[in-house]
Formats: sequence, structure tokens, C-alpha cells
Amino acid sequence: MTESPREAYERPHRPPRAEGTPAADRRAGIREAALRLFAEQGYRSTTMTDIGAAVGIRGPSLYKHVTSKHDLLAEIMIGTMEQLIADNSAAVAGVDDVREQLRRSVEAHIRYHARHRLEAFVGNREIGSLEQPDQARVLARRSDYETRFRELIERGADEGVFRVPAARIASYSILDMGIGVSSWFREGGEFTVDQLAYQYGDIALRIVGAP
Amino acid sequence: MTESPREAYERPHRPPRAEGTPAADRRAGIREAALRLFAEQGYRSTTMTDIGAAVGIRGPSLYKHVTSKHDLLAEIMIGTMEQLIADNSAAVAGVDDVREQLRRSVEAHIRYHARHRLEAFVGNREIGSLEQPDQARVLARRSDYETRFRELIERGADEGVFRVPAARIASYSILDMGIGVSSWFREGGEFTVDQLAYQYGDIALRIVGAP
DNA sequence: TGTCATGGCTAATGGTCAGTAGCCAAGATC
DNA sequence: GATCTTGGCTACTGACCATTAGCCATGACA
Repeated sequence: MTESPREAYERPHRPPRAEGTPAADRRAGIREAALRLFAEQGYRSTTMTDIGAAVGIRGPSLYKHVTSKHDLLAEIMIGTMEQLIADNSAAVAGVDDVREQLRRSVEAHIRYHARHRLEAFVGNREIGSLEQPDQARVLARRSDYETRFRELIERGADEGVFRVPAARIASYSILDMGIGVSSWFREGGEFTVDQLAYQYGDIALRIVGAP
Repeated sequence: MTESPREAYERPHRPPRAEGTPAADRRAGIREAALRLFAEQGYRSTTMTDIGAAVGIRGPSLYKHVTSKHDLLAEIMIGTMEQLIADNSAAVAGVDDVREQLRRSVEAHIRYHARHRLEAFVGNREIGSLEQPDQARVLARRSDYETRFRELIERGADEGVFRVPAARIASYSILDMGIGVSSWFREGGEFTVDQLAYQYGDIALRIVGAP
């Protein structure tokens, strides 16, 4: 990863690998590298030099593509919450049965946390690193997301389908299980995403007393 | 919290509040302040000046009591895992029934994460901030802790008391639920620690299919 | 009363880092 | 061919920070 000052000095200004790479791809590459590094090292410990090195350019050159380091984090975190909410909406659309709605909601929740584990992991760990108003935006979406699960559980309890002493504890435990997935799941490990989604769906139904 | 340089200059070297405070108390105060600040701002964002200010002294003066900032973090994190393991041992001691062992293990897990939410919160978020060999020590204890739950669940399944498709997913989901508690629980909120412990105990038994 | 240990303090050190300034090559466009 | 835009680069700035060096007041103790 390191290079001598001499090598750096002699490198041509426009490396060949940049040819044929449109601006959008470069931006996406930066975003991806930042995400990976934020997940591995944490936001504060990741330097613009690190992110630049991961895409083959110098730290200051990043500012031709992004406005700030904080902006990279905010984009990742807000995007993550929006996607989770959109996935949830899609999961329950056209379904009436409350039990089936919960199963699909949980499966979508687990799928996202397994498939986008870095986003979810960073999204949960770096909330405190976000400055206002971005932090408030993320927290508002998190609250919205939790409310969807809790109200679903309350509805199931009202209908007599679910049996829970406290809907909020049920919703928290179900959501926190999923958040945990983003910290231990590895592609190619013991379980596939589908297996995980299905089993956690079962677990959620057991939690609400409707196995 | 801020003060003008003039005020700082004129302050006497030995503030009156330090009188009658033994060394051990000062050390404990520093540890406590560091824990709170690490939880609120993150380890990297907390400065020695912050910690000093929280106990009424200057940053450099802290070094009369602690060896380094990293040492403060390591002490917190290793202590947290040791306590969790000790609590678990105490919870299952003298109990043979696997169902009762799981209930008590989960209740101890939840109690710790509610009563010591800052320790648990920092302990989970700052693993990446730990340098070796402390990080390895913490991870080894985490692995040990998880194994206790998983083997308990496997034993329950062997005995025909529990019904789980995968013990590892059951153990992860139970532990992750508890970890979540440390991020949302507030003393004096909707639930007491006892209520929480009992309800999560129930939830865990539902998860393993032995309600 | 004199000496010493303790635990404050300020100043300095050595390092890091986000972001800016300004230069320049190459492709695109006129 | 001339000019403009794009996206690299190096050098620099201003700020921050963990830790060390060295000073000194206070209280304990001889």
C-alpha cells in the first residue's frame, strides 16, 4: 500500500487505468471504498488518504468527486435507511394477513442486513459520528422503521393472532436480531441469505407467539 | 464547560474539592468519566482533555493516574467480558434443568446489558478501536461467551426439550437481542430491569421452542 | 522545622489529518 | 490548431491531539 516518494513523483499525472472510466463509476468506486474502510476501521480512523489509496488516487484528488468526508458517511447512512424502509414497503404491499406481513417484513429486514452488511453495520455503529442535521434525519427514519414493526405486532395482538406482553420489546428484539446479523454474517459461510431469512422469519413468529 | 485562559491561569494548583479524595476514588472517577464519554462520543472522538475536564483536572494530569487512553478502553472492555462470563457462571451454577439454565443465562445477560449499558455499548462498538493483544483477548472471551449459549441450546435440543433448526442462529439471535438492549434501555423508562429480564427470558424460550 | 511524595499545572513535542491552492496533462470541443 | 474542462498531482495550512518534560504547592511525616 505504501510507496516511496520517488515512485510517487515519477508517476504520470493521468494513470492509464483512468481511461474509459466515466465520472459516475469513479464516484461509485469512492463510495464503495469509503464504505468498506468505514466498516473495517471506523469513520474517524479512516483518512481521506486511505480512501484515495483504495481507488488509486491521492487523498486531495477525492475532492474533485465528493464534497467532504462527512458527506460520504451521510450519503451511506441515509441511503441505508431509505432502502430499508423501501424494502419494508415492498414486502408488505398487497398482503393483508398480519402474520404473513410480519414474516415478509422480517425476511426483508434480514435479507438487507445480510446482503448489505457493511451498510447496515456502519449505519448502526456510526450514528454518533453524524453531524446535524444528518443525524436527526437518520434517527427519524430509524424511528419510522421501528414503528412499522411495532404497529404490525400491535395489530396482530389486537386480532388475537399474536400473543406478546409488550409490543415494543417484541419489535426491538426482532430488529436487534437482524442488526446482529450484519456484524457476524459472511458470504459463503455456514448459511445462505435465503436460509437466514427463512429461519429468522420463523424465530420472529415464535417471538410473537404465532409459530 | 469551557473557561477563559485567564480563569485557568488564576486557578490555584490544588482545587479544594480534591481534599479528602483518596487515589483510588480519583482513578475510579476517571474510569467512570472515560466510560461515559466513550459511550457518548466514541473512543476516537474523546480527548484526554475531555476526560480531564469531566473530573475537574487538565488532560496531562490524568497521566498521574492512568498509563494511557488506550489502557482505559482496554480495562473497560476486558472487565466487561469477564463480568459477563462470571455472571453467566453464577447464573447456571447449581441448576441442572437445561430450560432453567437457559432462562437464567438469558436473564443474567439482559440484566447486565441493562444495568451496565454503557460498558456493554462501548464493549460492542469499540472492538475495532482496541489494539492487540487486547482485541484478541476480548474476542476470545466473546467467543467463549457465545459458545456457552450455543452448547446449552444444543444440549437442550439433544434432550428433546428445545426444537431449533440451527443452534448457532438461536444463540446469535438471543445474544444480539440483549446487545440491543444496551443501545436503547434507559433507567426510569417504560420497563424496569426485572421486567426486561423476565420478558426476554420468555422470548428466548420461545425462540428455542420451549415456551 | 525540614524533607519528601503526590498530584496538580503549563509548555512543548511530534505526529496526524481534513481540506485548500494552485499547477499541469490530456481529451473534448470549437 | 487553439481553447476549455476534467481530474489528476504536490505543497501547504490550520487545527487537533496523545503524551512528555519539568515546575510547584500542599500535606504527610521525620
